[in-house]
Amino acid sequence: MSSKYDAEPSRLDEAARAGWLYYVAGNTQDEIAKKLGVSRQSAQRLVSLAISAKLIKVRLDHPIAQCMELSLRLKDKFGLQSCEVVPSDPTSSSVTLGIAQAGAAEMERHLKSEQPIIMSVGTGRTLRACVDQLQQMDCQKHRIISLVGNIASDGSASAYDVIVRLADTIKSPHFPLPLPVIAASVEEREILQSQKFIRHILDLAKQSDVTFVGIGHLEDNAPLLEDHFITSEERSDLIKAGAVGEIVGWAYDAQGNILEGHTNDRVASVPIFPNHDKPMIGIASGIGKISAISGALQGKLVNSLITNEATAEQLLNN
Amino acid sequence: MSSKYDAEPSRLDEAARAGWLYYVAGNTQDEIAKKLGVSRQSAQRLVSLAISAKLIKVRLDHPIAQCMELSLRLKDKFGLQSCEVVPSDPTSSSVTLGIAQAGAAEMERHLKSEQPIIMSVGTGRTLRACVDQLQQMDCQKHRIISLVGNIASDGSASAYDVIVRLADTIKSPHFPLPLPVIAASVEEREILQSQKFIRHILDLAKQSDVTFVGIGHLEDNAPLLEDHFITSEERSDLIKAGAVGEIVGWAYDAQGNILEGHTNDRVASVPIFPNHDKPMIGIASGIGKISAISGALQGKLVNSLITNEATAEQLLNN
DNA sequence: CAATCAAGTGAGTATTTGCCCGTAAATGTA
DNA sequence: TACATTTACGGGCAAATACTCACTTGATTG
Repeated sequence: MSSKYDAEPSRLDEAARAGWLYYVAGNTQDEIAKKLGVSRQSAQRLVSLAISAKLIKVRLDHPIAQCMELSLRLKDKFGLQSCEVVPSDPTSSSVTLGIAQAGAAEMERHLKSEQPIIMSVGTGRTLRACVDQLQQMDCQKHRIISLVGNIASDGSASAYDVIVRLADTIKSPHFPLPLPVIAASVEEREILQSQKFIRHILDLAKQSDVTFVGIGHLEDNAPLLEDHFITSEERSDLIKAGAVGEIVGWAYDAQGNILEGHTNDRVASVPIFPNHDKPMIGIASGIGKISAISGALQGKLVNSLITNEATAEQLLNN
Repeated sequence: MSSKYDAEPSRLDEAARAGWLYYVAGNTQDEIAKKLGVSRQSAQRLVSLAISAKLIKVRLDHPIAQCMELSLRLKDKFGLQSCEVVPSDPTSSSVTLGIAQAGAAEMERHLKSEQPIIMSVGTGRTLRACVDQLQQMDCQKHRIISLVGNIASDGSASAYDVIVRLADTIKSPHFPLPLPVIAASVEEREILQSQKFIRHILDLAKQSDVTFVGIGHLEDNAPLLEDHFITSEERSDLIKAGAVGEIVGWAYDAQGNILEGHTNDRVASVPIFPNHDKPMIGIASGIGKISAISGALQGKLVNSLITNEATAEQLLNN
């Protein structure tokens, strides 16, 4: 009987008890103090000791937990401002909002700003899917800039007319870039870009408060190739020069360095530079894009990423 | 239907996210609000939703000296294989507080086994609370058997559908016992139990590698009575015959001898026998259950016990 | 189509918690 | 013993958190 009382409880024992009363039983520190016969401050110290001694284990039992974990690790590994990982597998009961929904949500977050903002966007299937998920809004005070030309090689407007659709949905003044993605020659690019209203657009783009871009790969079925912005030979040349991906047409290598020469001499898109302080958000997923995404992250061509679980895991394994 | 899979989980997803940021990443609610783009109040609501939806599971990982002491003495006094005593909160009205987490931890310990196992479970509030604390796992190789019928007297499925919920959480093949807890007559029990697939389940149960049962008392508010498995008269008869408790419906006396006759002639649950070599774990606490628990321990109907401090002390004073 | 109702939101407020810091007790040192 | 150093305690206060209440919104229903 007495043995029950003479076992002098160690400090950790008390901490465990305090932690238990706090986290499991839901007591306040005042109540714990009373029960353990110490001051509230001591109770607080015991509780925080229980945490720092890892006596208390918290688990989140939800598919999202895995995504949050991946997101944190990606942020850490690549020094990202922010990173969103969405579940890849829609079989769980979780609402697996895909990349598109996540991207749309992020866009809306910025568009809800009271202050007028300038938002720039690239193009591509992924961004188009995001824009399709946007809800109708009234954003007349904001301005939307396209980073990339909307004229295809045959003169028609681009297949993924991201900016027009976007402006349509949110009712914003918008500035498409009436240029080809890649000019026919260095000189043509010079001439086109020297037009006054184009310069104005390029200038606006530089002031962007937030930028959304897709990330393109350069495999056999590269978006640039499929949309006939570059030829098969040009792609081969880029690959030989070490290119692994492209953002709004600018090809870069595995370290994220934008290549000199090749098609990059003729890209008419707004220039992109590493190390922005404003959010520069890449939206991309898929095993085929791993090296492209990895390059963009390493070169800090984007400082934020929206991707999915499977892709995130691959990126961390690289 | 679709709304259930789209809208509702999205709120839970957000709650999970908020809970993760709060408990795992240590953010303040202000920071969470900023990251999720909601007001601080909403963030607070999400965090508390994560708790009330049982997304957040907290456990204490430390043998508190006093509980260890009690546990040792109980093991010694009743010859138990194992015994876990969790701290009590003297002011809390919840009976399952802490017990549930400890029970869940014990279940997980067995479920993590590499070898395929057969686990049998009883029913009741306590076991249900344990199962609610289990984390999601993938235990397709194990099999889960119910020791007790899940058909209430009115034909509906049991209120504490322990086995279904359990199988749902750990994704195991499971075998509910589609029988009443207590048959209308001896003959009915014979007929029901002679069905081939029932025999198969009973046979599986005998091979259990580990068994978890609650312990019911037979006071005025006996679980068997409240759930209308027995009548008030039947209870009185049992009491007169010396019954102090029941496990999966089998009533026993203060020495843990299973009674002959009375409702026991009609109990359709899997038979339980003393002196198992496999773990037979009783989970129970509460002053009202002292004699029931004490009887079960003395008759060695269970060889392991999970209870709380207050109950443990009472058991030792008996 | 209006009435009703459940669910969610933001503002305001009370409570709880984290932490700084001065003091006191305990421990170590000459 | 005297003194230095460490450790723990508790008061006080700002920050963080929980709760209440009135209001909005959107769905349902008669």
